[in-house]
Amino acid sequence: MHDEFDLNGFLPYLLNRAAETTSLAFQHHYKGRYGMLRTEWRVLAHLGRYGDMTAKQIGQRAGIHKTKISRAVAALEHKRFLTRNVLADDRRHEQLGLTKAGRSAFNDLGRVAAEFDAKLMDQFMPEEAQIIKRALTRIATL
Amino acid sequence: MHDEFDLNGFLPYLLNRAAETTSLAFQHHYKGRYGMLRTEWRVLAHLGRYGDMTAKQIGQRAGIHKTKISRAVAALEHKRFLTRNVLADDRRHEQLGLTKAGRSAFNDLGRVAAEFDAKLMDQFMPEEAQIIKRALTRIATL
DNA sequence: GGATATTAGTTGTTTTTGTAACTAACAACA
DNA sequence: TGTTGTTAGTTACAAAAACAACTAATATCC
Repeated sequence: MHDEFDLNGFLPYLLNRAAETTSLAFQHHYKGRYGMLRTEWRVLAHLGRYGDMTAKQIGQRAGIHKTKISRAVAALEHKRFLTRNVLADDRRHEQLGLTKAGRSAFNDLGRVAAEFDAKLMDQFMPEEAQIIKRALTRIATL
Repeated sequence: MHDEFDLNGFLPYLLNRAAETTSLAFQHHYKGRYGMLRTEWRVLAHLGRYGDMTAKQIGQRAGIHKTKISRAVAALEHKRFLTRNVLADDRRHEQLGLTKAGRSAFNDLGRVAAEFDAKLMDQFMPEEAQIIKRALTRIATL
């Protein structure tokens, strides 16, 4: 009947809806418990998992604009979750690292996030789960 | 080595990145050619594909908050892409419908969107493609 | 060495979103 | 019929994001 375009089958739309649903469901953990914004949580998670690095590096890895990173870093610093360390060989770079409190927040939220993820993925078969995450990673890095 | 939480495997993060990548790639069509915002494009696509309906109905279908819909409808009306029609039996409801120009924009963008989607999905096997879209639909309606 | 260009990161301004309070129309029911 | 409650949609204000202009440090090249 209809050969018209159907928004409900449009990948960007489906991705946005799924992203929004899951993000909203998860945000209360970092927002409610630590007063963090999404970018702050991401910066924390990067430093926690991948080790100390500069703002630039986080931005490249996560695909976040430098102004967002800059503000997230300032907020995390203010919360005493990270410290900055200007590098001697090039004083434009600053190495960012988690404090004790930052690491503790990362461990806490990381545990909750892992559970949250497991619960979400539980509704799919293992092979499906693999296909889904691989596909998303592929699409994200187009 | 690491049993720590890995952001790069976290579904909400992957979904957000994939959503952002595809949305950015597609937005120049409705933004560049018609000066629309994402919500406007979605409202247009709903009315074009599913027929005339009220703002409330669009919001429920698309999971968009009523204030966003209200603003998108005002913008589309200002662009002469839709008209409002207050219903006689309950004057709180207004039926929204596309104008000639609105339908033409929908046809145009719908064609481009279908091509865009096909190209994106082309990198996956048909069975994979089905799994992916089904999964996204499921996740979005949790 | 000094002018010019790049780079990392910040700050200011404008858009867009989110949230809450509001208006207008209708419903329910004493 | 009139008081109270609910619903569709709008508006006002606050939070966040996008974009552009900026500062400070370093690199390049004459």
